Amino acid sequence: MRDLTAQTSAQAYVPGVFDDLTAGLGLRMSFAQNEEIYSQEEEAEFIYKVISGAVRTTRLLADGRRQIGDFYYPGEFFGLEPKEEHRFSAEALCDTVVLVIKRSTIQSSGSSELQHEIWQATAQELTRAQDHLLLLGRKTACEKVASFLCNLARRQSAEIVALPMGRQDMADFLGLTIETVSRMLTQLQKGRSVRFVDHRHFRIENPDAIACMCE
Amino acid sequence: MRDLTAQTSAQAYVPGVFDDLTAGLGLRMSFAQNEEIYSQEEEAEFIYKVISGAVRTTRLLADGRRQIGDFYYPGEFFGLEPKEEHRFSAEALCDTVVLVIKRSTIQSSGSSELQHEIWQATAQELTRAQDHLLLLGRKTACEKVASFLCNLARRQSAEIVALPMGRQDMADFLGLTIETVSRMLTQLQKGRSVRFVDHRHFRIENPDAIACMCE
DNA sequence: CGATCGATTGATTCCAATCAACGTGAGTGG
DNA sequence: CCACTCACGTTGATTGGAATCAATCGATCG
Repeated sequence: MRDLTAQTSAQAYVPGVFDDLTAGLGLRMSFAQNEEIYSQEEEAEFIYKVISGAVRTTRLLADGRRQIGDFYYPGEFFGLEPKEEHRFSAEALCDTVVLVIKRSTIQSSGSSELQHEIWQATAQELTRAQDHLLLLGRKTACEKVASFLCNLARRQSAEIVALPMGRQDMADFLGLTIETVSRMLTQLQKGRSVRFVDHRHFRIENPDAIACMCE
Repeated sequence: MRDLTAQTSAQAYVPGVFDDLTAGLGLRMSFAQNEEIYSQEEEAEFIYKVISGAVRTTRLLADGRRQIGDFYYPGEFFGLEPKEEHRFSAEALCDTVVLVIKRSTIQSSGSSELQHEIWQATAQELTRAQDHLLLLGRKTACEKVASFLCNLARRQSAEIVALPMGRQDMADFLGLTIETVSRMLTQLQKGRSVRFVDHRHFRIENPDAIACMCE
């Protein structure tokens, strides 16, 4: 990870961006697309919050197989793990600004509200991981892709949903190959469940059909 | 879940069983093999700790496909989820005694140590879920089974390792079928990596071979 | 002794991976 | 402006690993 001491200017509190308890704490850091925020097996000294952009956490096997743990969007915490070391690395999906908070700061801040917020975020993370387990272990390729689109749509609650990641990232999140992801996307389109306006934007045409594939 | 008020006698503190902060808190409850401790979608009002026996958390899809989230052994917490409702149900793997603690008790106990212990347990749980994601998403059937045996062995650190669950439970944890689990077990035995003394007990013959399959 | 349940083994099928070709759009430079 | 490259995505043909279907084995129990 980059040297934190190198940046000192970005601590300013931006009013209105967040209503929360992290205001004024930690450092803001910018990362270019695909830049590493922290690495697998690095000591988990900080916790992180997305300010703008998006983040993926990834884990590699020795032979290059890759699993994406989750994607994080503005306002969400990541890097929440018990002391020790990180099991996943984190990378910027696109140009991204992140708030970096030292763990010891949280302890010493004495804010039990903040501690509670972080516990909530950890438990929330666990819930998402559990949904992900079911998806990876027991869903078919088509159900995986449908569930993924459905989740994105739910989080964004917009008519046209943006896909912030490429096909390889989707594949590595879903435990599939890019080819299979691509095939399932065209299959869902032929079934009139979704429609892509371009490679990175879609709308859900038939919410019932999608919902039924997500269970 | 069963009525908590039905049991009042089992609160006694057993010295020496745990060195921890939960002593004297909550109720002890017994569950028979396969009995449900809480159900999917039940409100998450309590947290739980295994005293003796073992527990599995499971989630079902509408058509009966099942995913096991994790197995829990004595001393471990489970049912740690952000308020809302449980995403998985919990069942006793065998005859089991569980300590049940009301969430509100923890808040009001004011013990920040206990709160910290629970946060630790939640984060620990998350770490395990993340390992599980990699296993489900990117490992082969053989690697899955090997990793599973390896983890069990690591947790028990005994020469002869006990499998507290049947093949169906292993399969539903690993995202496989019982037949495939069985085939991989014989394959590992033929490769002299492990040896089964009976269906529920094995020893690791070649730790290097196993470790290399677990990454 | 049959009955039953869990585990193993065998034969076959099928879904997703792999290997390969092609399409498309953005950026580059002549 | 066009030709070229390059990254990314889609589509097609074939393979392969795990699922499915089916039979058998072994242990426990009435």
